[in-house]
Amino acid sequence: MKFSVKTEYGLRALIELASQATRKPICAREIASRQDIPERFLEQQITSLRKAGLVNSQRGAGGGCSLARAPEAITVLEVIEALDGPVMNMDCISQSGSDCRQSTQCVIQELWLESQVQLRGYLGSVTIGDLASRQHEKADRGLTYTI
Amino acid sequence: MKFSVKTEYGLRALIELASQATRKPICAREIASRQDIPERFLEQQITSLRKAGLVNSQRGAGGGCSLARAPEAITVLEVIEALDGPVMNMDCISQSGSDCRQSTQCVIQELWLESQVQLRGYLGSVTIGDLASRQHEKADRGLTYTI
DNA sequence: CCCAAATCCTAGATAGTCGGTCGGATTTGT
DNA sequence: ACAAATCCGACCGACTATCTAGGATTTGGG
Repeated sequence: MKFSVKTEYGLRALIELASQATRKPICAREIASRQDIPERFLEQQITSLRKAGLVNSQRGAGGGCSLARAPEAITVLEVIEALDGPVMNMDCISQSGSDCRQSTQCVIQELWLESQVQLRGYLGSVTIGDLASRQHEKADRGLTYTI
Repeated sequence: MKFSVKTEYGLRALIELASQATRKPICAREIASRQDIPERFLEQQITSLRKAGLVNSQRGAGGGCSLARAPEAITVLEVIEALDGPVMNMDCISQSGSDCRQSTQCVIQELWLESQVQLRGYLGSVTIGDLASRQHEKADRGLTYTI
């Protein structure tokens, strides 16, 4: 019961993109080196994010990727589901045959379902924009303290 | 991002125990056959539940296991953590060395932490008693319809 | 006192997933 | 033409999840 590093890498990459003032695309190599993420691995996650419509990517020299929407319009939930598949998917057991009504399995399915609703509700309410601004606050405060 | 079958089996076993009118212990074999769960596997989960203090077990002939507390006093969260370890544990990355303040990792840690709080909050609010009574309602309704 | 029934403990076996690497094909600006 | 970048798919080692198995230990009943 934990999130994968794929999603962590993906989120960090998107935060990096959101923090970028310029709207020019940044290449995977640069994000990877700045965030200290294995380059070829991050490449794959970026491809997944593109297929999910969260980033645009430009091939060839001078290419790279950029956010497909405003950071405030990309939720953490979308990122997770793009990289890890459905949050808490339950391949429901009671297909066709078994009578669900008197089975304890069904009650537990409902429990999982409600857990999913709770978690997705929260994750869907946080955006990349939120994360980026939180991180900036942190960085600023860190600066103030240390100077 | 999903729960294991260990926890599903554990929950079903506990619901079975809670549904039992008599307070006499039931053996793992019987629970397993009634719930259609691999017997030797369920045995192991019951042992874990005992170590977590959720069930009592009696060895020897005529032995078995029974709930250690009232069904309303056992939360789903406890069961999950007994069988699967901490829900969404994050072995925090920023131990000692790295400066957390300006790292995006820290923002994400906080995101995971808040997700954990949300999920644990819900799971801690549902008890075995709740699940057992929900299941009975289902069974009763099913009966009414089919008769 | 012995036996059968039950839990307990430990060690696998097997299959799948996760994190990561790699070779190379393709696109594209200079 | 060349270098920089994405894209595609295969592969790999390590780990985990599910389940099986052997046997030690406890315990009530005849």
